[in-house]
Amino acid sequence: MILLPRDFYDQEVTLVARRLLGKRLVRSLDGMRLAGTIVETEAYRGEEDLACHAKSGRTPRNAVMYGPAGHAYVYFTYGMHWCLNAVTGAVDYPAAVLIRAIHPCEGLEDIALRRGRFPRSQWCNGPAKLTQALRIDGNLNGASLCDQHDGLWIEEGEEIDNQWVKATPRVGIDSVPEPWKSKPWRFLAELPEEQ
DNA sequence: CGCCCGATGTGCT
DNA sequence: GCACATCGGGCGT
Repeated sequence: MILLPRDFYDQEVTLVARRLLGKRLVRSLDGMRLAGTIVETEAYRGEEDLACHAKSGRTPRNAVMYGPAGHAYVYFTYGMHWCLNAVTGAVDYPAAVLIRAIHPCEGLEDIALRRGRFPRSQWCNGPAKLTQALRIDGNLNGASLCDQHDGLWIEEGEEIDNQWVKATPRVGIDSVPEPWKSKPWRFLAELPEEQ
């Protein structure tokens, strides 16, 4: 098991988003591991990116994005959903990668307590679905992803070749103006076994 | 299948 | 007030 070092996150956010594909997101609690392989991400980059939560400057909500790389930015939305991001880049430059989907592979019995009523393919195929599956909420906002202290981290995984990776515009930002609306900053791993 | 819409709380205008 | 980096149920095709 190799934890991703802080250096990994201290790079341009779209590069981090691409390189997170294939890595293993791990949640540890109650002596149990819940984990899955990251297969979909999105990059949000700076105050100039009008789809980014930092578009209007620093606020209490988005403050973690302005902090050091390798921490979790966890936010609440639509009155009921939590979403997980990994902060990237330099201090005072707000950027983060939204983790949009994983393939769950550890702790399936516990994940099924919350997701078992749906088909397995739908357990973690959305940003709020995977946080529900892995029991991630606002208590983890600001957690360090580079050690095991906070019960949430990311480990090395399989390298995913470019032939399996697609880049598309980000989703759920229809009201955002161009050019931000069309930036190809969503990265998907379309692995052979799922076709 | 696809589209539509209600749920539900918070942050910011 | 209102918009929101969403989800899941319902209904029509």
